[in-house]
Amino acid sequence: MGSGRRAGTEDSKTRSLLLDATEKLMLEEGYAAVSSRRVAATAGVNAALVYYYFGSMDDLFIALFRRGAQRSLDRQAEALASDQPLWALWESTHSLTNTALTMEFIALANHRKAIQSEIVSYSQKFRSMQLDVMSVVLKGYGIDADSWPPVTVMLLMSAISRFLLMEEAFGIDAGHAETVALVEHHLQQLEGERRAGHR
Amino acid sequence: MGSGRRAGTEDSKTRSLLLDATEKLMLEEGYAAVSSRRVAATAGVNAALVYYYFGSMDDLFIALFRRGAQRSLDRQAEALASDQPLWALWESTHSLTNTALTMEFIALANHRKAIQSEIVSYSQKFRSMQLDVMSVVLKGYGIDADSWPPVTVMLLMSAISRFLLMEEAFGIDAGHAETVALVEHHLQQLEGERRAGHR
DNA sequence: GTCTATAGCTGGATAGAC
DNA sequence: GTCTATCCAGCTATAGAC
Repeated sequence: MGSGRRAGTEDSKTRSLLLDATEKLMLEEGYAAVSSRRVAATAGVNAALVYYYFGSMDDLFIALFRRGAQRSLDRQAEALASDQPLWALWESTHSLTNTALTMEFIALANHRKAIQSEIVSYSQKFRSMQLDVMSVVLKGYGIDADSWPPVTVMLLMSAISRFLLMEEAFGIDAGHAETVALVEHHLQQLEGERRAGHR
Repeated sequence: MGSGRRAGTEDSKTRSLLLDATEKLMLEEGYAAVSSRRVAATAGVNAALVYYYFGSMDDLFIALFRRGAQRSLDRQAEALASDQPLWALWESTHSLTNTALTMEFIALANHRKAIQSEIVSYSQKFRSMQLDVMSVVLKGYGIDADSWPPVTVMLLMSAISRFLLMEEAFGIDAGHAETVALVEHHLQQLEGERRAGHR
């Protein structure tokens, strides 16, 4: 039931190769291009191994999602611990590669229930982590929680970031510079000039 | 070459049935569920007719996209002509059905070039129409174009709207009420209390 | 763990009868 | 315009040899 691993060790080399191949195919050609045969060919192994390691294609997708989700949670924890948490959050949300993959998963989830519930439970973890820090941080900056609720600031940053990235994936960038400037102007007022090295 | 129509009249009944069936399948089961056989079965006609009317599955998708795009452009023109254009725009962007279909097309476009370019050219029309009106309207409300560029206001409204709808499609709505309240507070300050009947 | 072989299905697309 | 029949490709998944 959506457990992900059927056989093989969690740190098997072949298993990682299959996940890498799946990620590559999703990014380059969309999730519809992901079939056991193509994943195996990309990874340079036999197609039957997909079923040996993951049991089904759905479980392969779920395993890949979990791997990425864990990495994102780690990256976010690091960002939130920075001394300029808003700047760090803005930069980490604005990471291109990650969003492209997320979008594929969202599309996949529209017709695969198991994946949908996986995404929802991850999102909740992600958000609650963000919200805890955001509340403390905004209070520290003297922001009135009634006019700017922490959850709203969080949603705004995410919405703007994802929207711009989606458009850029299509080669559309009209007005993006102005919008980014507006966001960054506010960040600057709250946290001062951005200092380098937030990863 | 992406022309859409191969045979039959533009207002053929069967043609419309096929488009309706495709839309229904996309909304209910995602684009991956759209095959010539399933579309035909849903429409209650023979599968070969899909190729008679549209030539290929890609062209079927494109024809459906164009039909929806034209409707959206018409609806937007109407909204922008209202006496409360920002309110009307906010409401029309926030239409659920339309966004769900748009998302499917965006996902499809990730690996179908013909559809991608179709979306891009439509978006440009959509945006330029919005921008023309937005510039005039904001100026009329005495908004300084340097601190709030019309293109940015436009992007913000679209981004927030689409993001909230995407989340709602997953059953996530934490913080949505607060965020909507913030947007609507600003709309109210600019255009006064929302009056009914913007469609 | 990795492979071959194969069952069983669904798909896009076309030819040609009516 | 609408249908039947059909070709061929690609897919998931399993059985079983090595």
